[in-house]
Amino acid sequence: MTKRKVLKKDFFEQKTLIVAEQLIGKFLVRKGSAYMITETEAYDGFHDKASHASRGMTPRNKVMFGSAGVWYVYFVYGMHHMLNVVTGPEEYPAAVLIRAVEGIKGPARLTKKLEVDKSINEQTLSQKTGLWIEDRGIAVAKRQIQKTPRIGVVYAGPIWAGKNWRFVLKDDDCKKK
DNA sequence: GGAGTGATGACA
DNA sequence: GTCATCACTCCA
Repeated sequence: MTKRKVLKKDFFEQKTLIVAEQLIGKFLVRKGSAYMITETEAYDGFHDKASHASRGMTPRNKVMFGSAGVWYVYFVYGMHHMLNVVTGPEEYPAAVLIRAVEGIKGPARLTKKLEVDKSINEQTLSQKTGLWIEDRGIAVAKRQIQKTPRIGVVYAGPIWAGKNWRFVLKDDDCKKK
């Protein structure tokens, strides 16, 4: 039987890029349903122009400056929620955006399906919250993880847009050729 | 390719 | 108070 281990704060306190990569193949659990995470993006540090934190701390992104293992949910484009997990030490703005899970493509569809909204924002990942991440003992080989530039970050400039900070599980893509 | 949508942050 | 921006999805 596979061991099910709920990821705790210490996991998220690792470097953002590590966390983002490690999250691939883990399970996002919501109300008894589990979905394997297949796509993440890292947002790391003050200087990352693609990160909300690059403009300094604001009421919205202050969660990213907080301690790790906390959900950061925010609203964009007037209709979409985004689901992030705060990583790194306190006072350091970093988060991993969960862009997709098995069977659900697209970050906004994900949150819609899982009924994630701002009530989750600033909540700790735990069973109590009703939304957490589990390690179910699935090992994902490094070569199965594809690194690509992040999405929608052109405005951040070539330096930041060029970072391969997006992690995608290969084979997840059942897209037609 | 373009519209829609509303919270957010910058500026006054 | 106003205005521009936005880490997306849908429809054409």
